[in-house]
Amino acid sequence: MRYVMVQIPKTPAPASPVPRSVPTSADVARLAGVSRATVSYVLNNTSAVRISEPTRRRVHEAAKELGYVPHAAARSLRAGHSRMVLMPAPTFPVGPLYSQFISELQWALGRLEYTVVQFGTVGLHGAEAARAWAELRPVAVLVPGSGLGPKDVAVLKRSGARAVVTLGSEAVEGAHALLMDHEAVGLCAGTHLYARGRRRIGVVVPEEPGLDAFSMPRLEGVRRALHGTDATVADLPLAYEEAAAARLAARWRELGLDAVFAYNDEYAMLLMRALQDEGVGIPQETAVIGADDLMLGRLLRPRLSTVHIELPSGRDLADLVDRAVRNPGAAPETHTVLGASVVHRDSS
Amino acid sequence: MRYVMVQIPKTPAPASPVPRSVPTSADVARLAGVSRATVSYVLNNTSAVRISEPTRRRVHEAAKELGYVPHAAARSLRAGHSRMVLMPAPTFPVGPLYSQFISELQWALGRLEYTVVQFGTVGLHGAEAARAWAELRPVAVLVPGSGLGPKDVAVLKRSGARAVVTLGSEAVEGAHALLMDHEAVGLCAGTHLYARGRRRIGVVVPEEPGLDAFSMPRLEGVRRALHGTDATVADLPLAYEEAAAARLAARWRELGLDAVFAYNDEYAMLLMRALQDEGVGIPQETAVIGADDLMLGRLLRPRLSTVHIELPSGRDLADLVDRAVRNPGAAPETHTVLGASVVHRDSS
DNA sequence: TTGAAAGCGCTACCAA
DNA sequence: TTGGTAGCGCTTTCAA
Repeated sequence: MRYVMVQIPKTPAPASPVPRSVPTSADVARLAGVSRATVSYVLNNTSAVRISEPTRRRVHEAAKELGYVPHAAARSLRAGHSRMVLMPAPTFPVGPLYSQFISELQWALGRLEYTVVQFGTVGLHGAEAARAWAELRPVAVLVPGSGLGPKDVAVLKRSGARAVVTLGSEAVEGAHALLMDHEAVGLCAGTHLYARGRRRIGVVVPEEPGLDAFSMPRLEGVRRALHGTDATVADLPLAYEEAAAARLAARWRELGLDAVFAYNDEYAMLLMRALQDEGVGIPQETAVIGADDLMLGRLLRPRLSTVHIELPSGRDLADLVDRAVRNPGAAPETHTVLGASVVHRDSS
Repeated sequence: MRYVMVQIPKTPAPASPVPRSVPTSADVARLAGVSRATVSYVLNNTSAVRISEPTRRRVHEAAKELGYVPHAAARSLRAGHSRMVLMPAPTFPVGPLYSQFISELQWALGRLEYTVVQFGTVGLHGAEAARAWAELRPVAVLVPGSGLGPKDVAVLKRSGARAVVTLGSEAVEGAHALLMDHEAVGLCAGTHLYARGRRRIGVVVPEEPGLDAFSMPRLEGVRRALHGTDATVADLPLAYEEAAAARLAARWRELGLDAVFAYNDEYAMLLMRALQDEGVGIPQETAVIGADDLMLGRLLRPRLSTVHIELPSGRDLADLVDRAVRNPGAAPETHTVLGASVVHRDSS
């Protein structure tokens, strides 16, 4: 059954009141009996100019009476710059880790008087997206994931962005980079499993689109951890669905794996449950480890081992942005900002 | 141990190239040897005007060579309106349900040529926030949750917003409303538990801030479901932490409850695990039901009963916005858009 | 202490 | 088919 919107009987149509046009500073000036300049001085508390108290009052009252709100576009057009920091809005469900990171970042940038805007970039890719962002003339652009080329960075900079920061696996020419070394996550997991005596290691790779930027490096990290050893690595594509997990579990024994690193705790739980239903002993028969250290994993039985990931603090990133904005001539900085460490529990 | 940003040795400073100023349409005109008007005609494909093919080419080439990108603020200032739909960025971790809803909405609005912008509203509340949004002169504003008063709606409208839509528990005067009737969720859960013979029912209420807008109505719904029956309702504040759940479970028997509705599946899992560790039989001794129908719940043992929630489709909401924008004089619509139905599994 | 006016980048009207 | 130009709302210099 599809659920559809059902209109509820409404109160008698208020026949929308006179759609007055939007008040401008000129309207305020007129009402207060002063010039637009004075209005601007008063409302912006311009310190270089002294306005008499009675005038101030009249202006404030007029503004309030009209419900005057300044026009940000006009202001930044005049000023020649804005304090908008633009990020693309995430296009896929994002975990609590990242959510909190964004919140913290917004807060920290807010304290520095920046305004964070997440721009809904839907079908746009690469150049198209960069152009759309550039039209807004943000003072800085923050781009998680890959998908931004040096060319795109150039477009953004040419259109006035004083800082472009990427958060991803690799640096992009011309942009500051926060290297989230997801390989390190895989490396941790692989090393841990090897140390626990496991030699045939599976790596779950989500089939959901948009996650490649994270899953591929994690897989690669496991490969690197085991390179040159007697252990083998098998990648296991898996959709985030019960049935898919059941199918994978059904052929588990023929895969002959003795351990699996599951991209993150959610996929780990999905697979672990399917394996348990199949009678596979965990950790005896197969060790399982996830990533992201979600609450979830602590609640499973056996408790899920995981790779704890430490994202950069929102404050640090905000400071980087601010520094870059203040000194746009400086060479791009590259930081490694992802701390990965194994939290060993009972599943491995 | 705190993880800190570590700077990596960078390639020799490229001594940032000449920071040319941002090219404008005048620059393009100059380079192409035409007027600014012609540039505008060409780049916007103005149909009311025919421009010769050679001229078009020259303009396009000039634009490309300069890396010209139009200035959105200037354009919308001139046009007197924009197609920006503004939403406040969520300030707390948001589940997959809501994430997907946002994505779908962005996509649907994108198809209608709107641009969705999530505005990082950090410490701002009510009037302040409304003012900050109004400065951007969005054509429509979408506000999840409560916290917007009729006064704020008026501010937004006076500053040109042709549609204000709230997604919350109750309608706000002057704004279109999508009533997400969270009481219905509690109602479902309460009715279900009662029908299963439970009479002393606990309701988990998250202690995390920001969730009240959802949790209170859900609690109220349970109350309503059981009003006039012989059943009792107890609210159980709970922080999303293992220890808090353990404490609650430790005094479970003295609470004497035979069922619990846990706000959502995550809190349900947290509590259920703690109860199981405490030796409380589920569902025999205590029935548990969650909400949101997350994948998670299907993986628990016993499988978690839940209240499935159907959010409005992004398309429907996008259509509502579009309708409202095209006809701002119309009376605000009020829709009920939250379908709630019990998914009965093994925990209740 | 206040006002007049220029100009940010763009589009659209009117003339050529 | 193209160009000149006014003006969107705002801030800021210069004069009064």
